Amino acid sequence: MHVDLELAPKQKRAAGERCCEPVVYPDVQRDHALRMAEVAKALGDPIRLQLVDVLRKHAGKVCVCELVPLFDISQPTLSHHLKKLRDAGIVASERRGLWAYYYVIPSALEGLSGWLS
Amino acid sequence: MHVDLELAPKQKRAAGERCCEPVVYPDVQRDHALRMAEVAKALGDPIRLQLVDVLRKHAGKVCVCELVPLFDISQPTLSHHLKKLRDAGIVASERRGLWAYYYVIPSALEGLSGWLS
DNA sequence: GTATTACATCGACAGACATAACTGTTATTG
DNA sequence: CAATAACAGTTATGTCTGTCGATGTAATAC
Repeated sequence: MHVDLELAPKQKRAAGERCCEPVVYPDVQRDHALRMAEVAKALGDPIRLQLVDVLRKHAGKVCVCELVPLFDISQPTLSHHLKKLRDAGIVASERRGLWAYYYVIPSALEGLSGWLS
Repeated sequence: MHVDLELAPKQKRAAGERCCEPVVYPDVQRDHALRMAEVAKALGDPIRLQLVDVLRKHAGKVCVCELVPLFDISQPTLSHHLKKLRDAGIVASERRGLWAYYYVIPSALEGLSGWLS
């Protein structure tokens, strides 16, 4: 897993010469990185991050109508952010009559969380 | 810190009526969320996430010339990604002659990491 | 000095993104 | 049934992003 890179090439290289030994990057990491970047990208907006924060704190299902007044954005915009979070597999929703209830999928954050710590 | 939201309004509301009690969102969380979203956004690209991964695994300073062959992108594009990571405060760099050495600022990831776990 | 290497910046472009207004769908109320 | 509320989807728009090629800057090698 550890990629062995030299700390410093000491001299300028000639025209076609390589800087250093070819480094093999583990492919297993690449798929993992794609997934983690997808999650991080979805969290890379203050409103979406706060949405996830609220949903996580409740550990239950929260009605969209209760999320709207928390933020200074229109309802369609909130719906857009929720869709982003759904597409990233971070949250899921459930319909009950007129209302939609959202909740966090706990395992969705495990990968990124583990890598960060 | 815990925001008390009702689980379900049982009936349709009248025209101007509120869905539920006004919910106060803690402002301290808002600043925190802004910063964490900034970090998450910077990690929200597979190449940048892998860059941080490589730099973290080395726990030392890595020459840019050794990063370039790891990815299938041009040198200016890599430079662009490194700048994004610098702007987000995740990495820093140091010049030594012709070469630039990058390293992760460990504390930069602590906030997001702590929130996620 | 001149040539060349390492890296950053600039300019340009296609694609993605955040937002809002409008519209559509579904379900509840009367 | 008709009216209306909750929410999602569509469309439009301006901004941001990722990418590359060309250029700029600084330091090394000759």
